[in-house]
Amino acid sequence: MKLRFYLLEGNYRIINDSPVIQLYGLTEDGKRVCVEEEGFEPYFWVLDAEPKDVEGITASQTGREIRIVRTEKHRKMHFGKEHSAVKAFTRLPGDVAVLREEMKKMFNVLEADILFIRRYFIDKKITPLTLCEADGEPTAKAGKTLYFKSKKTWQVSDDAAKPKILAFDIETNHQEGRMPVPEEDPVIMIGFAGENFRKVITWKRFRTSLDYVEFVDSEAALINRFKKVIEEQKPDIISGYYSDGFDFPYLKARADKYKISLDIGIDGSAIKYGKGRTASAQITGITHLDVFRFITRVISRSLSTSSYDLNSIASEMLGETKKSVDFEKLPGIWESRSDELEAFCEYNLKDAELTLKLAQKILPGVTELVKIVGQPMFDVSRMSFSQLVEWYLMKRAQEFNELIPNKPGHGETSERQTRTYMGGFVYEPSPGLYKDITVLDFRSLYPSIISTHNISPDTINCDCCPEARKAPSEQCWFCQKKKGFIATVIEDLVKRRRRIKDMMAKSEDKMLKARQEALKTVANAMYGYMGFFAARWYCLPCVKSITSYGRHYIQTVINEAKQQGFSVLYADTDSVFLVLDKKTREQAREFMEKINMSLPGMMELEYEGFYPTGIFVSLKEKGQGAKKRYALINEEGTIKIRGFETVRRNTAPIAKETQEKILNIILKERNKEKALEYLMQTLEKLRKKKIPKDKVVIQTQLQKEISSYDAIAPHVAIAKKMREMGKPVPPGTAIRFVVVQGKDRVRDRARLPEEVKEGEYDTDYYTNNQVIPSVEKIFEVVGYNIKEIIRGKYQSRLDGFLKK
DNA sequence: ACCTACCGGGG
DNA sequence: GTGTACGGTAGGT
Repeated sequence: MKLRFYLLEGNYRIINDSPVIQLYGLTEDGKRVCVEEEGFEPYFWVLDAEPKDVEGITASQTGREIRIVRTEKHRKMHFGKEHSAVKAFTRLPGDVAVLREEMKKMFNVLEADILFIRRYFIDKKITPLTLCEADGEPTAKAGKTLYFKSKKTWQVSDDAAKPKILAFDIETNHQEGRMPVPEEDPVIMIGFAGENFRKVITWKRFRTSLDYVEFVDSEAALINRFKKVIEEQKPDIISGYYSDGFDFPYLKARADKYKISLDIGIDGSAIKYGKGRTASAQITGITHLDVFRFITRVISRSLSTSSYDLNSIASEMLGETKKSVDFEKLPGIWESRSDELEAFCEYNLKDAELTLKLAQKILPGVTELVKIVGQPMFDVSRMSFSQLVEWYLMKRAQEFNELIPNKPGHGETSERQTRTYMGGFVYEPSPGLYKDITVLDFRSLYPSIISTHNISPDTINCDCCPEARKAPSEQCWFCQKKKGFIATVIEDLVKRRRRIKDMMAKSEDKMLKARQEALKTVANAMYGYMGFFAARWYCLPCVKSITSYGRHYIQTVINEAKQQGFSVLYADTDSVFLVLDKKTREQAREFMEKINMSLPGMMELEYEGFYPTGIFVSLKEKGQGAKKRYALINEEGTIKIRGFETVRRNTAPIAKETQEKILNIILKERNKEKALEYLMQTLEKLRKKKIPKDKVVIQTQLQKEISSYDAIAPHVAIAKKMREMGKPVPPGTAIRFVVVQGKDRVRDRARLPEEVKEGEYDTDYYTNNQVIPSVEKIFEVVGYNIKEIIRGKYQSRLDGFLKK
């Protein structure tokens, strides 16, 4: 019989000494299914070898003999050249790595580091989230999941599943003045939000009229209830905000304390945790989508906020904010079981709801990326740009009969990192205020160069076209007879995107928008990928050629514009800013069209926009190139600012507050004089020691034992002092200090807050190292050089003093 | 100039 | 699990 299902996640297990692929999915009527398929064999490639060379090779691992079970002889392409290659099969997926290590000294071993389940998706041309069909029989197995033994599985259409999302968020208690630590502070409540479901569970009772609050008797009961809710709700996607880094690891630590297993997998398995910075929490058969992970990796660049906390992200992406509560009071409220806990339940639910809305918002984009890249959502939503590109290329390589190159070894990557090359062309603006600015830019500049000039690691310096024209100012050329692998796939991406954009003109389908965004994401990352030190398809001469063509095209536009009587204000890589003066906007458009007539292939100049006013700052930093620093106002009054970043946690509150206030005055009130005045007042208050002590306290976390520090930073010096005073300072302690006056190093001038009196702080340090750095770039954008203004003020005071 | 430690997100 | 990976900044040396 045949079974249709939407594929969500994949896995494999070993049964009777051979691997069985497991495909978790949903039937068309929404039932959970696990399709099991035998017969997919692990294999790898040996380049420039014959079957007889490799057939007898064995290795042993813990006493077991590992061997190549059979071979096939093939002709394969490797960087555009044909080779003979042996496809070597093994019994178990893990055998591949053992044989690879054994053979890599004698042979060029390829494709021996690709996870078995990912290999399956690539080879079978099965895309997660799409509708698939399996031919086989249901197997008698207990439980809520339908098990189905498949003889063959294939994809039947591009239709994507409509997965059910359940968002959750945990709240914990904490000790005064620090973040919660799982060794000591319990989880006190867990909130859920689904499409028609909301709930907050907590384990201390209080009076409330909230209908979604449910009480249990202990933290252990809370964790068990958490598991039960997931079992009842049967989500396809479980979503959290930073749940890879906080909620799941925290829950695990607390569950371990009570010896509770977080076995919420479809097959009854526990959550699997990754380690280190890229820690992730994986649930078998259910997609764990950490909204934060995807947003910071893939969409952060298109957002204007520079901090990615839930409140900032929700306010920019949803126009909503978190409920605000006072966390300082939580320990007391929790201890006393006060009715004020109700506010925390509301806070908890709101966070879960915002997470749900964000998950729903990013879902179309994630779905499209999954369909392009061809790997499961759990993986794709955690991939960096280079990984997205690489998995897409690995999927497409088989169509070209190309072998997937190996990842570079350590020596190779570190050597690659030392190589630099010239980037885009920057035409520096003269600082000032300008009127009537027209911005033209190349539509997908680098992708269209790659396609138009056939730039690809397999077409470079080919033997068949030695007389081909070389890239501008480069010594290499690209084949003119055969289209390259990367040039072809990028052309597909760009053409598909343009087709979708045409369709979008006629319809407002949300999926179309997401699809073209996803295509753009992958296409735009291709250039960076070829220059990325850890890339399989790394190609330095390719990226050098791409940027050299880029500089050539933008310079051509600049020269032409000047000849036509436009004044060129600024240009950077792919865009040109023209000041109209006596020219009209129509003339600018005509100029653009004329340029387009002369451009080859996919190259195209576009009309980006018109801005009535703009402010430009030229910022040459220590001989480096000019940085992108400007602010533009469009006809709707929207301000576009480029080139400054906000302060971090370990800066003093006074610096944070001043920056926030000044950003507000400039962006909302558009009054730079007022902003400057505000800064001056703040600096004056600093000078007169009028800033309260708690606004100059800097807080830094001690990350390890004091003894294991080599360099003694200010907070380490303070930690030592605290220890001498008999206070315990374990790793993780938040060290608070104030910098006082003196000529010594900063660390010698750091004091415990309770040691210093009000006003006993170093004005110069807080002025020059805290407040000014946090605002100077903002002022540069509107044309004020804060350091000089202050020096000028000081100078004039000095002048006045001398005159007397 | 180079090296080392820290932050981010989370309560 | 046929593994797998940050990127930028401040302060010290």
